[in-house]
Amino acid sequence: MAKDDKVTIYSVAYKAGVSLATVSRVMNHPERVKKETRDRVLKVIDELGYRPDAIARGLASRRTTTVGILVSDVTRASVAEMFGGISDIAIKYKYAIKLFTVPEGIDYDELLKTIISERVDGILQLNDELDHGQIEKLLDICGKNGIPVVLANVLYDDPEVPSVSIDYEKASYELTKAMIESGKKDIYILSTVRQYNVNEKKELGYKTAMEEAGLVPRVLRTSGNTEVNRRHFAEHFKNQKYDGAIGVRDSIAVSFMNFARESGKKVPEEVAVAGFQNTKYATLASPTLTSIDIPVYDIGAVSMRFLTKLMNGEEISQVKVTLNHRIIKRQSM
Amino acid sequence: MAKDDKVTIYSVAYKAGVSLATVSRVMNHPERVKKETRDRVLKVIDELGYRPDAIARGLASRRTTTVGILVSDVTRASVAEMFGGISDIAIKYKYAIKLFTVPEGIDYDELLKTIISERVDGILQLNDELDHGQIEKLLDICGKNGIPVVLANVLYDDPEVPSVSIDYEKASYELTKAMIESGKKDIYILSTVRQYNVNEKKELGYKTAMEEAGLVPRVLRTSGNTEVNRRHFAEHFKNQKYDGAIGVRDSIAVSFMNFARESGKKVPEEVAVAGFQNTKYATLASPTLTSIDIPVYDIGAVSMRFLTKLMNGEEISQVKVTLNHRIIKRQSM
DNA sequence: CTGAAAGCGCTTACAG
DNA sequence: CTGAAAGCGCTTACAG
Repeated sequence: MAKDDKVTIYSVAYKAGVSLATVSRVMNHPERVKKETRDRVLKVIDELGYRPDAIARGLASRRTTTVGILVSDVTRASVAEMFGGISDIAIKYKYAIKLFTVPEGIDYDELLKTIISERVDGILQLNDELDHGQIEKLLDICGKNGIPVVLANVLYDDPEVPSVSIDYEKASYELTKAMIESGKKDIYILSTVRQYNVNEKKELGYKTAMEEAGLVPRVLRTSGNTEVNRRHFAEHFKNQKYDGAIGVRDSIAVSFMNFARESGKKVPEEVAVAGFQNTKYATLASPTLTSIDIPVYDIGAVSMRFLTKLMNGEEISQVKVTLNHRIIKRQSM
Repeated sequence: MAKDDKVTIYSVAYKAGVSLATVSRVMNHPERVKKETRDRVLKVIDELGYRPDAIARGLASRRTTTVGILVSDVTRASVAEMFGGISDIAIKYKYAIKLFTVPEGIDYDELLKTIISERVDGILQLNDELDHGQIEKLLDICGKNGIPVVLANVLYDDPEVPSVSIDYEKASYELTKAMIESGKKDIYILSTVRQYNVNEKKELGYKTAMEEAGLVPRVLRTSGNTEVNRRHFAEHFKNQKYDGAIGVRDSIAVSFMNFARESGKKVPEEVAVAGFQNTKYATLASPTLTSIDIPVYDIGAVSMRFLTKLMNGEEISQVKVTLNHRIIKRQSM
């Protein structure tokens, strides 16, 4: 099959009777080519099924039309959905996606060098698992190499750094307030031992709401692992009063709810429970779990769109984008 | 900062007092370079923080050391975990990952052309959402371009096509048999309306086990959406006997279990329930859900490893790899 | 509007 | 063991 003998810009140029420069122009700056010529070339491109080699194009043009996605824990449920949003926009703007994970204990500096050498046009950093220093390093090296970065679902205070997220503190404040208004008083926040910025904000919003209502805030930091936190709950609440709990993640909230019910408490009558993220865990729980809906798909889509603008050098009106959250009321509160 | 003025193979060669060919050799065939020279070059590489440009290297060497991951629905929980396995092995073998999603209604032929033009060295196709014709097209175009493909968690009967999966039929057979042995008789399989190969295999294994025991197999095809299937269950089981159900996914099983309990049935005493995949849904359910553990991480890791062998032209001992599943017994059965 | 030529940053036979 | 040169498949000033 001669047709499959690798069709390059040369084959197209030859068959269309033009130079390769013209073929290139037809693809990249069609308006600079006379309509007749353009149509002829286009026809040949179509007949041959020609597609420019992305690698060669990347080398010559110094743009790879590829974005790098940096993420620590790919297995988190929210990451998958964020990918959905990112990918949909990436397709729309014809960007390819390169995935970089940051496993525990990886040589982070090496990883950054790899990313640079992979020549992505822009980077999306997902979630909050890197520490401040790591993010700084990322921003620094990308800055030096002229690679724009958007932080997606990362709380990073520097007002100059593009980020897309929601107001977790406010969300937590509102959720806590709603629980207080439903009549609960001994409300815990169930947070994680490992300190994430997001969870700190959630704790903050919770505390404010509790203090405003003259109640004592109580933070219990536990594991994300169901078996571990179950034991932890059993031990801690053996002789503690409680009539409400907010989990910083749905899975923690559900785990707590199971514990409370098995301890003979009625949910929501005796104990109200609520979570964050509005994942499928919330709808599969019984009773169903009230949760803060984080528009994860949108965070992905908006940050990717944001990044395309930065890569094109477009004007940016707002560097910090905050998307709306919603309380999804269900049976547990 | 002159240091950041883009360090290329030229800068290294110049500073080390060798030709760029030697620098290239130090990186790609160090054994062909005299130790002294090699060390000198290595030192300069280190000082300058040089990393070869992946794009240029890809163009010159005709190998991008990049694999493409093709997946339809990134938001599925199992995909995230498979990414974990893939990514860990990819890092180990120094491959970059390019992610290609196949949204509903995309021009599939165009997508394939894009993938080819992106010049990946190999492709991993995840999960079972493409139809037979689409897989064939993929294999065909990759074959013509000399790009190896491994199917991960896809059931595809052609014995020539590399794939890594588990024996879903056997798993389902065993699970059903175990439920029968626990004394249940009116056991349903809760499958999906949309027909996936995997789910067909699960139905098959279930049927065999039921028929062997002289019981009547009953397939109920429903939606993966919790709200929809709940209504469906309520309607269908209004006047049907049942004392057991196997969901083709944990989420369906949990949804059914909630339904059964709210209908006043005791789980597992009156109704046994089990699922597939052993996701977090299973451990968060109350009672906890018996489930078939699919080693999703391993499927990812093994197929990626498999692919590296194919890309290196290594001998393959086995084209179809079947990993082991396990029944994780919990409270629901 | 079009073409010839240089160049993107590497790798790899080919000589020596 | 090392270097000079061609080439990977494109893009992009520069002329005309």
